[in-house]
Amino acid sequence: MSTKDRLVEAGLRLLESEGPESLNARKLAAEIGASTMTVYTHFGGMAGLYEALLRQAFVRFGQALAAVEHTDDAVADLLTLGLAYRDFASASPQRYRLMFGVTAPGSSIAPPHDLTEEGSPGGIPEASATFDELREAVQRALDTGRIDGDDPVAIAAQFWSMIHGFVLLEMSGYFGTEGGGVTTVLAPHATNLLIGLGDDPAAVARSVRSARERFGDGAGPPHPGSRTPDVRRGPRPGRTSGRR
Amino acid sequence: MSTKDRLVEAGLRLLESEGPESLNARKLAAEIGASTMTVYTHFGGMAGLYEALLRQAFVRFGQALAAVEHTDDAVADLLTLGLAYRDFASASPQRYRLMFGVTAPGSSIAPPHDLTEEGSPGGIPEASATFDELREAVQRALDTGRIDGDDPVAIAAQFWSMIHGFVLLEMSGYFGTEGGGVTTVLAPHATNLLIGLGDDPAAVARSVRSARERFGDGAGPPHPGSRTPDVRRGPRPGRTSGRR
DNA sequence: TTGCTATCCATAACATAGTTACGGCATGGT
DNA sequence: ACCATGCCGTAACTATGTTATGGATAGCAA
Repeated sequence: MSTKDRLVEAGLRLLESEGPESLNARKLAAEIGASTMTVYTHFGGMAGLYEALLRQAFVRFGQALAAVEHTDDAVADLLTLGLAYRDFASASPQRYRLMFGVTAPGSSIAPPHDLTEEGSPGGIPEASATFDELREAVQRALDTGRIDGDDPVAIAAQFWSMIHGFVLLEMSGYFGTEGGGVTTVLAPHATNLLIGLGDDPAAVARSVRSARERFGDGAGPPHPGSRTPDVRRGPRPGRTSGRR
Repeated sequence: MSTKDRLVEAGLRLLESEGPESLNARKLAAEIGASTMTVYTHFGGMAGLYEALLRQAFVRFGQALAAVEHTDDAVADLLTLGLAYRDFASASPQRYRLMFGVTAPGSSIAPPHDLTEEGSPGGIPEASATFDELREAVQRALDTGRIDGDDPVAIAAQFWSMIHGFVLLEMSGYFGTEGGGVTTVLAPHATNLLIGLGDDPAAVARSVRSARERFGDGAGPPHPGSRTPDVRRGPRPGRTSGRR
């Protein structure tokens, strides 16, 4: 593996294991047994390295989302995509924060380096794949008549707001540390949103069950070091079906 | 005003005007005509100063949310709260990021200083007022029979995910720079969520109109320096009422 | 072979940031 | 009068990004 790739690899690893404050030139160089100059030889500086990390993070995120299979049930696909999204963020919170600027680009606080250009949207082309995946899933749900609407982009943005807000609040610990937020908050939220978009409550419930089964019940595949003991518990959430 | 207060004041001002990278001891001290030592005399270091900034930011955020009046229409109140929330974040994006990004408990990204102790939820008591306001608004909507459910906390968390995700994506530029995201994404999302929670589509539409009128149409009161030219435009969003 | 060039890398120094050591000065209590 | 305490400044220390400079190697040409 090239020195360049080894630096990116070490960067992603260090970011997750020791936090963003450890993403400095000296520690990074030591990690691959080189001097700090390698950062400048290959990336022109820390900003270039951050951009490479960002790019690689988005590539892997895109792969994780693209791995979700398409079935007859477009809504279940959409929900499964959400679970995959949440799973990625949950497994790599620092990486997720880096990607979406809660830690970096848009403005934010973290690397004193300013990838401030535009943030991720324009700067990192790989980022758009994330939203494309979501938009297409929404389009399929529209095409199969499960939900109503004429602007898939606007609807996808609603789902994105939901999942993005959820994962950030969840990783900030606002939903407890047991990982039950999926059952308590995310699943009911998605259910309510889908009902509001015109899907049938019973059909939504079926799709939710389908998605959670496909994804190992939303706790996601076991990540080494991720503690998500039991999701099926706690009080019944907001309201998941039926009308008044 | 005490030196301590002047430092916090200058910190909040510098944060918004020049970005978080300007929040350093030397620039801060120069701002109030003192030496860097004042930071250590009054706050014990930059971490202490950050915590003071965080606390003050949450106090003002809480005040902004508490200023939303209670009316007969609990759902309109809830929506107005959301507009006030978005307005605060939109007017002070750096402050909002500081509050919810850097603050993270478990993982935290933080300025190189680590308030990592516990983060905001436990660490900053003022932070809980934010969610309380939201939870109570949801409770009133439940009490007046507008929406169904037995767990106001879970429902409030759904609204919080929605608005938190929205403002972060919006300030990252994913919804365009014209501020039209409220009409295109946030309002339809809230509408769909409320319908999913059992409210009547027509009643939701009335409450949405009411809230936007109360809040100057969701663009918020004009902030000096905030550019939100025209919100009424663009394509019709996802679907805002009716059932199939 | 010899020499030239380009690339990669290391050593060392520089600038800036947070931080600490230390001393001065004022205020207030004894 | 004397000292204790608190606030503040100067200067130095450390860590980090960055730059200057030179060496080593590979590839190519004469």
